[in-house]
Amino acid sequence: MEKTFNPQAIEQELYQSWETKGYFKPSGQGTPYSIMIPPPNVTGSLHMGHAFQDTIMDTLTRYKRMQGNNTLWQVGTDHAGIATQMVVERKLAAEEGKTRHDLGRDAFIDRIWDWKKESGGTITKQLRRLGASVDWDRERFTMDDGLSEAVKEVFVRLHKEDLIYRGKRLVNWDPKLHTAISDLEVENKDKKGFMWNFRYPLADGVKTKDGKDYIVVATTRPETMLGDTGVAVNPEDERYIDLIGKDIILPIVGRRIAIVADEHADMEKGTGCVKITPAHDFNDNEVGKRHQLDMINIFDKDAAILTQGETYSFNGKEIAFDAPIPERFHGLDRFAARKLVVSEFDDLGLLEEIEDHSLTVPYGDRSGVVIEPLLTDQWYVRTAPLAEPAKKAVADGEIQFVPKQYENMYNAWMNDIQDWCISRQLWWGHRIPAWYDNEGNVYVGRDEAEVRAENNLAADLELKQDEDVLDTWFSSALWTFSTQGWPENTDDLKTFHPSEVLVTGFDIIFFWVARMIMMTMHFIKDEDGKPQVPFKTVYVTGLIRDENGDKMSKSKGNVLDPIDMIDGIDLESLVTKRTSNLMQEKVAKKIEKTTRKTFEKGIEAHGTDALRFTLAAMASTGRDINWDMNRLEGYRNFCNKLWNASRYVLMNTEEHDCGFNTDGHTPEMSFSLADRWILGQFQHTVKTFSEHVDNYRFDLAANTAYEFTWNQFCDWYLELTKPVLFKGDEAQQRATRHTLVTVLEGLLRLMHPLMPYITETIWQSVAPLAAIDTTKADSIMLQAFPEFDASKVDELAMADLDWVKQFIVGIRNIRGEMDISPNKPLNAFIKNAEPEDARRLTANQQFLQGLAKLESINVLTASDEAPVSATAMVGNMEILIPMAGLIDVEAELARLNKNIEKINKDLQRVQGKLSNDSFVSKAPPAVIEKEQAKLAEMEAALAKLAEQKATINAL
RNA sequence: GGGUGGUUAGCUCAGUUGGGAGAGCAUCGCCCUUACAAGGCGAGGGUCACUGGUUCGAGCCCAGUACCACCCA
Repeated sequence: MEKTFNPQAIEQELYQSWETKGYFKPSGQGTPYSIMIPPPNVTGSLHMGHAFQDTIMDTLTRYKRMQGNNTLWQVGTDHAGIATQMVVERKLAAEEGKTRHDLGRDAFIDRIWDWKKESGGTITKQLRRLGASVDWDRERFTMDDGLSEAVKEVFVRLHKEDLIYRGKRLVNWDPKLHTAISDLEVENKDKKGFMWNFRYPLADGVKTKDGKDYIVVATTRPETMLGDTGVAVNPEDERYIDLIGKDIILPIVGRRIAIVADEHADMEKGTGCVKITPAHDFNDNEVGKRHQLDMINIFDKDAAILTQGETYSFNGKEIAFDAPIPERFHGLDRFAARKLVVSEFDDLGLLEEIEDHSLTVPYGDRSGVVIEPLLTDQWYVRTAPLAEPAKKAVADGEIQFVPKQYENMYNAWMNDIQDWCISRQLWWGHRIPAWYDNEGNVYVGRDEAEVRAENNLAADLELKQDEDVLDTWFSSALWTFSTQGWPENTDDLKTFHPSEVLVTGFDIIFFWVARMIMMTMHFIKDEDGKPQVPFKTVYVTGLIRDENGDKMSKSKGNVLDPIDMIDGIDLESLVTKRTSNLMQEKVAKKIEKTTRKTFEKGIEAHGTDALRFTLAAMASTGRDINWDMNRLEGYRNFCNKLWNASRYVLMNTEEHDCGFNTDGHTPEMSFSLADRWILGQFQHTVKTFSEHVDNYRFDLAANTAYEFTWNQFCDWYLELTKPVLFKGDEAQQRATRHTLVTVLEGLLRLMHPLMPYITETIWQSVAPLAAIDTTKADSIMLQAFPEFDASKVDELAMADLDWVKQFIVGIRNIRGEMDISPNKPLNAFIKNAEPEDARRLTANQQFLQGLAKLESINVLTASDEAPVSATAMVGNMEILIPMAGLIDVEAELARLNKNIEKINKDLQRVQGKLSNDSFVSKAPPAVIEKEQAKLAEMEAALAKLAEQKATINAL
């Protein structure tokens, strides 16, 4: 073995061997256990969040596989409609100067498939680097034939059940991408802006109570006034009560509009009068419906002003009335139109005031432009009926959120769920299975032939398929069952559905988790007709942020690539990577500067296992996880520690008799205290570790493994084997070798789910020593996960070794604080040894002398005169190290005083407690006894320390 | 405006039904000891955000305040 752990040398080869041998496939035996991967974008690349979640999924999968389950981790990708289309459009523009319209729909889609072929491998390669034990033969893609079939089937069935409908409604329109987006894809940002107060002249000579011939409306969007069809006042507002039902002449366009009474108008806010633009504001749209106000659309698809308003009645039916827009506005962008409207109001003397105002502005999360509410024809899923069973499943505990608090988030959203706009004006995605005749009638079916047959349409009737595609999340919502072959009732579906746990970030609980629950429960039923949940547990991870707690994003230039954590990257490459494809030169400069500062020497290679262990160790219940390179480094060191500990074990066991090759006779073995102790300690570790994994506390599981490996196995046990291996007899050596191999082999299996590569590599050398038959299963990943065995816990050995540790630490303490070299052998005297101490002393001479580097240990009888010494205590027993020539008086006095002070502080607190009557009368007896015992112990210790101090003082 | 989460050592974070404040990293001292200097041994470091309450006893339970983050309108 190399002296230092070198992950690069082992990882990829190992993965390939696992994969080609088919070890990731379900075994076909045992209780099924399945996890469906949240499909990443097919043309995307892995970020830290993926690495985090994939680590957890792989850990669970490997853990369950080793426990004998029939384990499937289903892998696949989604087509990421808008994101992918945008990438290809940009590429097309950059390389050929063309738009998708230049190519046409079919040719453009071919280009996307080309791009998918070219870049689609990135993410799967990265998954492999992480060690993901997914069954690649079952890889699925949301746009492949089977899943497209499922999408179509779901659409048609939902439509038949009246759960999908088409309607002209106000949607979030992205004027840059020219598509509707769902409200979840809208990012609301707080902005500073203005509130414009306009005078709207009253018609027919009507005057307000205070004698004005106008009322004042306030707006943050002046340009929409071109489409106003009403003004609302509160029905209880005394100021305007007489004006209800009267009209206003809308300036600039000269249209006559009505004043209506509506609760929406807030008397406290502004003037209490609100202009109503039902075609361009969600609230106004509601008001418009209540008062049957017409709607006038004034924007085209680019959110520029039309030449003529498009007019609709309140219920979305087209109606013909004239809604002219002055020519000077034609084709103006909404923001230019805003300026012009304001200046015209000013010129007309109708601009009353401009106030500063902070407002929330909706932005498209993909395009970054301001979203425009626009009247368009879209397809919707009627969510209310679907939400009921989905809510119930969570309320009844059929689906559990971990951590539990996310249930609130889910419930809050589900209780106020809106219909889901599923159509997108894109080319990349599942084309909506709906056809139109020239009369505008719409027919939904699996294909055109079915549509004709079902509706008795003449063969020569012209039909055109809907141009739009479905929201990517629509297909993702079917993921758990569409990947298993639905709508066929396949064996896979029966075996692996419902899946066990969904591992995902809280940011997509609404986008995906809730919708998946709704869709799955609607379509997948048990044999007795009971709806099946898609998964029993939703494990919600935190979001990985950068070292300053900022969200990682390309535009901030603080993104970390998990592969760079594994392989390392030099500073120049990192800077290039972070600053390429940025819109602004200025931003690039800034990113370069901070990158150079944060990663002065680039990033070192740490290996997959260290990365995985770090991610697991950070997986606590919090919502944010700040990435910390120092921790990654710490866990790389941990890998190295494990590596070297194994090296020590192998050096001392290979080519030796380890007591395993029994062939009939039992070789003589006499196990040391340390052997018995570490075996018990390991059992505890197995128990705790498994409990933590079962409870999805990967941070605690990782800590447990770390603590045992480093602080018990390496720091104590390996050191304790040295005296035996160097000086013990054959039976003792054999027993210790046996224990070394046993514990290491078990430890490797324990940690394999977290750190697959290093454990497999070492295990390959250790397994033969432990006489494990590897002919059937030549990989650690197919071995059994360690199980807790109470019979291997020797409580006396645990207590005895604890005593040994205290003894050794006592001596080390004196050395440390007195600056005595660890190499200098010391003579120790023992005072006040009780029979139990005496037994332990005799039994463990070798350990004590070896690890505390003692030349001699002499037990003093009561009559013996003790030399002037530095003292350490184990219970009531005192360990004395003679000071002569080693320790100066002042130093030992200082040390004693420090100890006395420390104990005194504790003592006072305990005394206070015990002298408090209400404590003694009300606290449980066990607690009181504990306190009393503590008090006695401290008093005894203090007495001895005082005695020591007196002795030294007397010099 | 409504809601959720957070505030514990210099940094990143654990802290189970309320009963002696923990880890890793960083810092300081000693050591190249025959697995490991990516190491060993030892040490220092905390008003558990603040105020009040419940309790014999509060980092933990309750109420309020401040600040930070996120979600929703």
